[in-house]
Amino acid sequence: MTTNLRDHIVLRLGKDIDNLELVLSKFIPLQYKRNEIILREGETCRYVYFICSGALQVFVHDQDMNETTRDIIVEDNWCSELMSFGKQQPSSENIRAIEPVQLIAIDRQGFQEMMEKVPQFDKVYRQILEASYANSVYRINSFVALSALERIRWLMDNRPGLMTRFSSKLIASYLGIHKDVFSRLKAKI
Amino acid sequence: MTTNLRDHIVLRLGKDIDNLELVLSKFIPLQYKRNEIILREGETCRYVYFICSGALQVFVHDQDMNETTRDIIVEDNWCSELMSFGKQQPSSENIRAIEPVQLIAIDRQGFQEMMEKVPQFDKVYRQILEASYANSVYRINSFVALSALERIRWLMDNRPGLMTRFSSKLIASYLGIHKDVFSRLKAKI
DNA sequence: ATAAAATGTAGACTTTTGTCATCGCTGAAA
DNA sequence: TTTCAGCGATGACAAAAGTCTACATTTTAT
Repeated sequence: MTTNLRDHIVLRLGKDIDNLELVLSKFIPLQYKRNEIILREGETCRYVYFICSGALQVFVHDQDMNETTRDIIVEDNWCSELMSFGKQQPSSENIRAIEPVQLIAIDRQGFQEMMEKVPQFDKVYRQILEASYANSVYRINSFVALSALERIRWLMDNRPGLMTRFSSKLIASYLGIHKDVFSRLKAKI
Repeated sequence: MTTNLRDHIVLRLGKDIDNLELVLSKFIPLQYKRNEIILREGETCRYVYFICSGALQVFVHDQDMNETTRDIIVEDNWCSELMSFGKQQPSSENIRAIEPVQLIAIDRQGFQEMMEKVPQFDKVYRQILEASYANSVYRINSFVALSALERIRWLMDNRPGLMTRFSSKLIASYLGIHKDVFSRLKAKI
């Protein structure tokens, strides 16, 4: 179960990591069925997850309970609500399994132990944070000024796998456009 | 000149920081006139800036050279292009003084020295990163699904100071709407 | 001080997007 | 198997946003 994570870490930090097995032992395996909610807004996020297989949706609700999807995250990537996890405060976001998913998770205690004992782990966290930030910046710069059609093109250029793998409804909520509009414009490409 | 930064750090980390004066000594003062470009896309970002007074705009150009403003940052806050600064790679963003601005800046060498010698400095960097990330996430979740009018209301609720302090053109480019539309809708509120 | 440039507002018009109703298809549950 | 709920596609229409022009005002440079 930890094979993916081991590969992931070795790829980023090299093979010579002293406490790699110790780190891995702090992760617990979890699995969820399609459509299960893993984190609900208002709850405190207890884990940082690494996705071994499957995919997660991170989303918020607006006042009419419509979903806006901030991110769709697939296998071999990290997922959490870092603000809630870091400060142990209520989450403003929800996380849902959009496919059957196998996760390995580290809780706050294990996380902090690792931060203190394993200097390399500190780097992993920083890389997660930096990558998450870079993603967000990229998305803001791309989306804020783009039309619906341009957003669809952006998705095809940047994350082509999503278009075929997930439902139109989900993709539309990720692009911030309505599913009818998405359906219409898709035909024009 | 370093007074603002000293206050800023003490506020966040408490008074008992051993090497505070050492850290502050690594910062160099800089100033720019209104409309001067501080970082141009394609260049490598050499500094992390702390704004003592004035304000900066972080923006990108689309294919027609229209500006989209990712962030407007005012005094007593940090500003940089962290991806470019961290990896010393070309920046995709521009930074401009939108008011006469007094900055203090730390370069990569000073930054790394501090990261190694002063454990507390490491925390400062993490806080910058976490705050930047939190901002971005908030902005994505807010903006992607909002109409022009709702974006204006969002700005009035979240950053009311900006509306009166800066030009409509700039605000519109921050909201991702056209200045004509902004002007029209503003009248309706 | 004066001229030139940039900005803010407004109206008219076009294009894009949102909304609603309908219909056929598919997959899940009884 | 049959029924039903959800999804995706489409057409008609309404609402919102973009575009262009004009003009008055403000700011900047000389």
